[in-house]
Amino acid sequence: MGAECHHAESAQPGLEGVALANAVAAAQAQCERTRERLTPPRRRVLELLLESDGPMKAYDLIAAYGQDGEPAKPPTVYRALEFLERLGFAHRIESLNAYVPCRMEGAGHRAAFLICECCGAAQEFEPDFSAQFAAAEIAGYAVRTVTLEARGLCPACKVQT
Amino acid sequence: MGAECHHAESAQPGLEGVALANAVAAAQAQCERTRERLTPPRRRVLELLLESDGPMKAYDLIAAYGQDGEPAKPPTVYRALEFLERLGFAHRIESLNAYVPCRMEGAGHRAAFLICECCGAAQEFEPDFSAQFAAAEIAGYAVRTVTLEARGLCPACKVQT
DNA sequence: CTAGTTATGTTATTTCATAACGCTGCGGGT
DNA sequence: ACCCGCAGCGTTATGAAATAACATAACTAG
Ligand SMILES: [Zn+2]
Ligand SMILES: [Zn+2]
Ligand SMILES: [Zn+2]
Ligand SMILES: [Zn+2]
Repeated sequence: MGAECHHAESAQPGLEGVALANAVAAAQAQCERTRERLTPPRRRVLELLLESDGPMKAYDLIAAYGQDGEPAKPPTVYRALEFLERLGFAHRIESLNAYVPCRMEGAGHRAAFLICECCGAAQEFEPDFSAQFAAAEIAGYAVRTVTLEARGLCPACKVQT
Repeated sequence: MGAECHHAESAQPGLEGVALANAVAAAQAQCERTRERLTPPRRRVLELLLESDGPMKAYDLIAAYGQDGEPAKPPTVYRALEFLERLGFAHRIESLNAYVPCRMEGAGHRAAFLICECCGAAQEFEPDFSAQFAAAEIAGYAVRTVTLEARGLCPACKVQT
């Protein structure tokens, strides 16, 4: 989305067609297992995130929500995002005020991101927080969640100017 | 600041009197060494951050800016914060949209925070990002900065309800 | 002094997020 | 079948956070 450069933002191509349908169906199945409801607005926002090539802002989702071009009302999208985050289907990237669909297998995981400051790509990776947990323990903190966002240049943007 | 509980937010008592003056003087000295200018608005915002018991929102700073109760204009404070962050005198906490003065000795360091979700305290600690750098290297990213914010309960809030 | 650069003052606007309230529809208990 | 409780949603309105744009002032180097 944030195309500050000319490089292809190809790191995370959006899903379409069968791949998209499969991803949504997997979310649907996971919801049924845990008695959660993937309602139409939630499903729609998840679709939009999965279709996107990169992080989407809340108001991008709001604008793209209606298939007929009608935008959603902000609470519709923010509520859906809250649900998707809670279930682990999406993540918020704090330093971008933006959202991405979860790209990792298995729910309930801890997320971390590599963010390209040139092309805007955001790649999720599996973090190792053992050093941080050790520091927290020394300080006496009981850690519940950890946000980690590394900013720099992706492989594509690193080579050229 | 965010007092969602009754526990004393004593982790980071604000500076006053001589301690405050010393901290500002140290920043002043460091600026002179690097030919940077600690101008009145910058100094004022730094003072406000140092005096505070916890993270301050930008609009808290705006409201508290004038000694006579006159608020600042938003750009005044945002510019000062940008400067203070650049010089390492302050940090932004992304997950709170708030700012803290740097509590670590020596400039140019990497910051990380333990944030209490009950009393709002934010404690800076020295992070070890070696595991994250390894992950970034595998992915081919050149990391420039890392944001790490661990959220949970501080020692004081952990014991009681 | 003069020109270039850095910082500030000011107005307005944009961007991001939530409060509040009533309606709907699904589920469990009787 | 009926009632009720609650999660979810639609809608209006507002609040909170950040920046754009442009004019003026203050340093600094030549
Ligand atoms: Zn994930
Ligand atoms: Zn890139
Ligand atoms: Zn610091
Ligand atoms: Zn606490």
